[in-house]
Amino acid sequence: MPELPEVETIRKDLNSRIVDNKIVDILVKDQRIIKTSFRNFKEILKNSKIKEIKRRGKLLIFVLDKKDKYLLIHLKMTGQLIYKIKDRIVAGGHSEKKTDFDLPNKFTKVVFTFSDKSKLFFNDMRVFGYMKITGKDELDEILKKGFGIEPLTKDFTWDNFLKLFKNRKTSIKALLMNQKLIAGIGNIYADEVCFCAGVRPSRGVDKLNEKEFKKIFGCIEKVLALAIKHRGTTFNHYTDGDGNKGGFVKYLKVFQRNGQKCKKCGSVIKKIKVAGRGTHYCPKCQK
DNA sequence: GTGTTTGTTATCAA
DNA sequence: CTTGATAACAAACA
Repeated sequence: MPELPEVETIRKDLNSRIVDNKIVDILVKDQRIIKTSFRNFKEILKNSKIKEIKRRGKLLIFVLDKKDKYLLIHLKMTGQLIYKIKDRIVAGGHSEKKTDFDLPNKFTKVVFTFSDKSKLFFNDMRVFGYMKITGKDELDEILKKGFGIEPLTKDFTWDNFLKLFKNRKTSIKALLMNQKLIAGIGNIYADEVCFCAGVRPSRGVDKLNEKEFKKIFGCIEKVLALAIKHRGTTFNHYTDGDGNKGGFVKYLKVFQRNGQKCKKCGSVIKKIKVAGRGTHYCPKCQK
């Protein structure tokens, strides 16, 4: 479940590896991933170079060297972007399962081959992710319509943050996950931010006090920055949890820790449903 | 076969 | 018009 910290980690890794690398071949194994017309997609990418990789929320924006052309990639729930030089994976993966080192695998949907024979694999088990080519106007329209304040930038100010709550009555969790208001927070970090702030995810935003707003504001930056520092959460939805997971998993306070003891107070972490999603919290630490 | 998993959108309701 | 709640999507697994 790549959210802002995972997508940012992938962005930085890929940005340092594939910028100025020329795409010489595009293999599309599953056309459902491509939201641009098929012929157009390959034609534009062929012999293109990637000038820069940007990110807005959970969306990756590959700036192409062709005029007015952008490749947008969204990983949704199970998408992966893995860059491989010869037989060695270098960047972009967020799974440590052995099978993922064997590429392409049965979930590989798109493969880019670069002029130096290195490859970029787009894998997606559930086919929710997409690739799409747009021009500048369409890109601006997409960003304007669907993306709210970008955390960890200068736009994330106290004033802008407070405006989000004006005349709203939804739960804090639903608000945090609303991409049109704040971009990049999903289920994992919504729960973690709420724990950090000592606020139950189900609390209505109209019932929060000044002190709680302040905490939530600070915790969004704190949690996301820490997660980026540890290169995101490699979430294992399989039962085998052996070996070194690395990353942010060991710093998770509540997410997927239902039934376990709170790291702060020792109470048992509970799991409920909020905003239609599995939601984890500590009944003692969060009010 | 059933329920569960989540990012996003569509749809309907208030 | 705005906001919100919920279903739907897709695929795999317990």
